[in-house]
Amino acid sequence: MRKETSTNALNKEQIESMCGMAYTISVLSGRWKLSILGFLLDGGTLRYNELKRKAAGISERMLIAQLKDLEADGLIERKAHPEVPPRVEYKLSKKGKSLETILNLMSAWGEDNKGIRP
Amino acid sequence: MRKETSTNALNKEQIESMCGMAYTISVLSGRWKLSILGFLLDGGTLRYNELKRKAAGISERMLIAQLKDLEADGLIERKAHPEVPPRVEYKLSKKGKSLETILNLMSAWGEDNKGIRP
DNA sequence: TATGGTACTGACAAAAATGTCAGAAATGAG
DNA sequence: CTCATTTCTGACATTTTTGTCAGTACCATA
Repeated sequence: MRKETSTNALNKEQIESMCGMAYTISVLSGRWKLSILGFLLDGGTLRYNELKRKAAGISERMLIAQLKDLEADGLIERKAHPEVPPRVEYKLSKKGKSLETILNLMSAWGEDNKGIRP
Repeated sequence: MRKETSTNALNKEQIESMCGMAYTISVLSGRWKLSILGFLLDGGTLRYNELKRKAAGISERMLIAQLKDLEADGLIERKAHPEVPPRVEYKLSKKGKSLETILNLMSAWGEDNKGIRP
């Protein structure tokens, strides 16, 4: 008798559990996305220029691209004010804010583990 | 009077909070790493071939590479038995297991949010 | 008319991640 | 001797991600 049924069930569970994971990853992957989310988490509403200053080192092209991605995925909200010179503000959406716990845990885990030699 | 001090303090806090994050990201980034961790989380100890079967779609070169990365980062442990044909077993280290909560939360967040239109 | 600030865009190039495929070492089975 | 099995390795190509850099549109201001 093989334990195939239970094993398969386990596999399926693993794979499906990873599917939610896959979405999370797809939404968060990108060199600057977590930083951007972090800035908005602490900073509230920020203009494009403020984000650019905070994310020192990022190229403008990438900053825009990642902001667009985050907006398309519903994690942040963009509001353009019809003024000259332009003013565009970004802030976390409700969905974006719901990542707070995870981001904090990831940050804490990193702090706890980054120094340790394996 | 500018509120520069408090703003700077905030920025510093944000950046440092992201540094732990940066480590976490560096350790988890890689298309298959989270899947591998998931398999080992549920499967306990697995041989190379079992992982290969579970992670259907991954190329052997990548599987090896990511296993090496995970081992180098101390998240998994590799044990090679001196037999022929070879038998190599992988399992989570303590450090690897300590990611369980985060992985579960990420998975759950994905499940909760993947269907929602932004 | 010229200048300056803000939020972008587009073409091109470099770098990083991943895939493909062929093969290697070791040894027991036939 | 030949073959099969298992766990990898290395050369090379392709895909994906990121960087560089020049330029645009708008209008208030000088």
